[in-house]
Amino acid sequence: MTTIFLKQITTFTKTIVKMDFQVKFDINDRIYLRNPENSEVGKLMVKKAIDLIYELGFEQFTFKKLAIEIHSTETTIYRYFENKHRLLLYILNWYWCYMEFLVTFKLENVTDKKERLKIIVHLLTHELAESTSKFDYNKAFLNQIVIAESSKVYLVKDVAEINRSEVFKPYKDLCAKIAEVISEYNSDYKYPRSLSTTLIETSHHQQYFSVNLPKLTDISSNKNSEFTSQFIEDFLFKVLGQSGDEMV
Amino acid sequence: MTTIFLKQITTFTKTIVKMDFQVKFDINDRIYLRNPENSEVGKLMVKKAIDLIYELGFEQFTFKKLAIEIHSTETTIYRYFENKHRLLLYILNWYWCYMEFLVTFKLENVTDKKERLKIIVHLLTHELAESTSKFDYNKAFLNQIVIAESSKVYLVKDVAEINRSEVFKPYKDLCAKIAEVISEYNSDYKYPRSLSTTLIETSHHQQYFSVNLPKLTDISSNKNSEFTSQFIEDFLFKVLGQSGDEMV
DNA sequence: TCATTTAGTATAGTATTACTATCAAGTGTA
DNA sequence: TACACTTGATAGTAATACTATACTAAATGA
Repeated sequence: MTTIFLKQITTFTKTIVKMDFQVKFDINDRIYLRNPENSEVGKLMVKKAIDLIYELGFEQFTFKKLAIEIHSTETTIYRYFENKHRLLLYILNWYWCYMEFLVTFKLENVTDKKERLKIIVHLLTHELAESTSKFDYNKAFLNQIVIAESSKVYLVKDVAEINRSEVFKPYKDLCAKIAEVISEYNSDYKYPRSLSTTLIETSHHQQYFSVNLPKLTDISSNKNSEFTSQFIEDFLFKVLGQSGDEMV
Repeated sequence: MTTIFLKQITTFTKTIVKMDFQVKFDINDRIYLRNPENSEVGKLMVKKAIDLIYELGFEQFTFKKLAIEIHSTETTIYRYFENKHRLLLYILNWYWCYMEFLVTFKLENVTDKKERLKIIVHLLTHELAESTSKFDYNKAFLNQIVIAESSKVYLVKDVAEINRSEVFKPYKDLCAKIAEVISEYNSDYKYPRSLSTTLIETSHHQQYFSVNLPKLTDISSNKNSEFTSQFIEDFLFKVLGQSGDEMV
């Protein structure tokens, strides 16, 4: 069980929503050897892993460096996670679950189908709200990890074997959730899932490119998340039609 | 200088074109320490690297394994490439240059603006034609490497430093070339470069997902390159408008 | 033609990575 | 009190990602 502390002020869609409560969700127990949520070292391990992967990049990140950071040993970390790939997968599972929760939460009571899609685009292209809890993960870092490292969990030779343990389920669920909102908007559209993953993946690499390889984008200013958001929204409504439930 | 041997029969767009000639292009000399094209070991090194990276995946690929494969030593390989990341970059530079050449070549004398875009989508979503030359790279393997490993050359912490040596120029050029054809088709479209990279990247991961994580797509049959091609084409012409030079 | 540079090979060695094994100490609980 | 369970300390291994040195053969060039 993972606890999310939500304490944020959202000024999105002209309403101000203040949240301050807890949510819990499960993470597939085949990702870890021992649940990091059940101990202090475990929780510290994941939190500091996010800081270190952000700082060093996944390739330079090692269990040795993490052990030093949390004043523990490699042995202890290996008791929780088989290897660093699994730890990254754990972090991303947390993110995918959290994102699916946020989508569900933010769409609550929003009936306008276009608005529902806009909310999703906004969530995918803007940073997660920082929580005030000291025990929570650094959302700005988590966001950068999702953008720069997430493809490394599935672009591996043994993806088939890894996939068998259902560790990509939260990504698939998020994809299905967004696909559902797409189909609600335009039930004739033939590729809701592919469009869903395209939205997710494109929001990652357009953000990455606009910062690191701007010539691969059309960014002009330095407001890259606004840029990505506009690009994605523009193509989404051109693909699905400007007004809901009818083909163009 | 790199030599391409083209020997292929294309049945695309109802015409049969038979090609059998050579093309050469330069690869940025800051990628390598010594030009692999200038020696037999060098050429064998790159060719076998493609085979090995395909077979093992980039993470499991090492210079030691490559040395054994080409009956040479690690030392020799290190004289050509600083590290395996640079070797992958060399292979991808070759691919990006080749793809830009293919785009230019296949668009020659095609005036219909929609047809021009369709040709690009076809090139991005279908396997490269295999050449008959024994000395040439294995195109099927190269294709899989581009799909599964290409993002690993830019999703690294030191991307800024790597970018300074202009090693991503062929990717940027390919992006600019496609962006040009997009703008020709619809001069009002605001994001030609972002759409261009989205086409390239999306064609990679939709192909990857349709084979390895099909739930993230809408694939039904097993003809995944046809599927990706249809999805991308549908997407592209909805974004740019069904008929050229007018906004929908 | 002889001297010099260049390319490839052989061998050796280092620091780090990615683990595994063993055992002792502390803590919680039945 | 005894046992399970977790963590830590220490040690060790095979592989990785290199670097250094020195020798040989071939090409170049004055």
